[in-house]
Amino acid sequence: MILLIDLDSDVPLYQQLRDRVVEAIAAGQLRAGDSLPSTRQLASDLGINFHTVNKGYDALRAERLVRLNRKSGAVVQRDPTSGPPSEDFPESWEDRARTLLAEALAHGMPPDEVVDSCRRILTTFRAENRGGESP
Amino acid sequence: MILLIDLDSDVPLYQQLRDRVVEAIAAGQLRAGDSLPSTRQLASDLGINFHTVNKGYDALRAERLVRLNRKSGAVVQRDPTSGPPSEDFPESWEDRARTLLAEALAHGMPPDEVVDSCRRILTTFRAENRGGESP
Amino acid sequence: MILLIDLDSDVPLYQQLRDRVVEAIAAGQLRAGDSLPSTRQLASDLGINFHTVNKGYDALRAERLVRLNRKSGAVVQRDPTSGPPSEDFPESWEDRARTLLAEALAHGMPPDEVVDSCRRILTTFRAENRGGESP
Amino acid sequence: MILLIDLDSDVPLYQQLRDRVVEAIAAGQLRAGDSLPSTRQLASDLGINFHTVNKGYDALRAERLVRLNRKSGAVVQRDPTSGPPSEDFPESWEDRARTLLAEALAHGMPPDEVVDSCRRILTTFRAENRGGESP
DNA sequence: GTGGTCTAGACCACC
DNA sequence: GTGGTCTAGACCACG
Repeated sequence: MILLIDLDSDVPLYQQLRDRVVEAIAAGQLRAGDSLPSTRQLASDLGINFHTVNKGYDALRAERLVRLNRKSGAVVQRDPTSGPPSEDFPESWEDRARTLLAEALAHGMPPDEVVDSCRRILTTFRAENRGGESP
Repeated sequence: MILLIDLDSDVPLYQQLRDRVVEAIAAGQLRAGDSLPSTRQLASDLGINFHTVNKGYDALRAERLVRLNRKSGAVVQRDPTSGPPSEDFPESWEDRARTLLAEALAHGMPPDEVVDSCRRILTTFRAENRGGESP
Repeated sequence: MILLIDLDSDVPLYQQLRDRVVEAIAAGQLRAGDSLPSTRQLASDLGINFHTVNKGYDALRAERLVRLNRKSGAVVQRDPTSGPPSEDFPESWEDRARTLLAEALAHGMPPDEVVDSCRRILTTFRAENRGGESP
Repeated sequence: MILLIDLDSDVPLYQQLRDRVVEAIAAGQLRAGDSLPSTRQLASDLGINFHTVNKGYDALRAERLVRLNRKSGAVVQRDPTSGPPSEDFPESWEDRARTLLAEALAHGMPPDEVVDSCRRILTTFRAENRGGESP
């Protein structure tokens, strides 16, 4: 698992961290039961403050995607094979999707192309699948 | 046009304002040529500061979705019928879409359902279409 | 002489008016001695307030490009054939040119292309030349 | 990097600030990767409000010339060596150039001299180049 | 420490 | 009347 973050991005570092983990889970590179690097380890690797890593992990915990233990560190709790979206799937997801899709429409992208674009992006996750390396 | 914003949300007010306008454009509730409320009027209606409305309108101008005019206030500039996405369509759109779609997959939503969900949301915009109230 | 102004532009109307007259003089469509339309006439034609036309004419007068008489209205005072730039040529011209050229360089346009672009634009004025119709 | 602004000019302060940065980038005094002063620092130095500096920086961000970062402040993003003008180079540039060049012609400056003047101004940027002071 | 957001009130430019 | 600019001060988010 290699997590790439952009120190110069305007997206907060902890948010980028969270996003990359979510994408890795979606792509099957991280599976339920896999451990994430320790906060200090990852912070050192990325050259960022470990509090920042902590905050990213905490965001994932709040989403129920990972579980945090003092002993075993951060462990992935859900992946695409864990069954249906579950009751605590972020209720805001549709709202955010709605805004994002609206943006494409408003800028003139035809609905069909928007769907195609989504489908294509989803395919990239399937393609990356099984690049997995359990720690 | 009624724009609803949530004063308690963690999404910045000006951003919510921008999002609501984008959605209204996508839904055909706002068409190219339509006027938006004046900054001070809208600020008063929403109970927020006019600078905040200003910033939201300014974001829309930066996206080329509206045009600001000392005379006629804010006027919608683009809508779904205004042609292709234009060359400077936010390059980050696919990145943001990728992260959002990954989130659905990670929570266990099957890819087909994700596509269906997007399609359904897009339909709501088409359905709302022609609410036809030009100012 | 047809002056086109864009009511929806973010450029002030009086400024557009001034700009169009300057360009018409540069193109030879307006020559020294030619009369500009009366403020009320032009305001009526363009569908704008005559105070706005007045302000545009006044800007041209401040630049010594036109002369204003109560009797004869606005009369063009200078054109490309009126001799050297004259002592009261806007001293700010080079400053504004400097900023505009810097903008092109900063965005990555090669200096040679900038010069070419300027030369090409200047050619368009020569080409339009002699479309003139003295009132 | 010293940025000079004129408190008495009719050009908005934030615009002057933006212009000076653009010129510094064009002259090679600011290169991609260089940091600009923090908003509050610069505001204090110039004796103006930090919101005004903020707005100037924001304009530069909208042009993709700088990147704003909570961590490292404002960082120059593009410079003359960053490649071609990019697809979203201000479309209005030629329009503004046209008006500015027309002004010179109207005042009697011969076309050849106008080109020479532009070339000379462009040279000054090249000459200033390599003043080499990275923060 | 940095930038971001929001509020508040003043004055100006344009029309 | 409209939006634009500038100032001022508060608080928050990020690192």
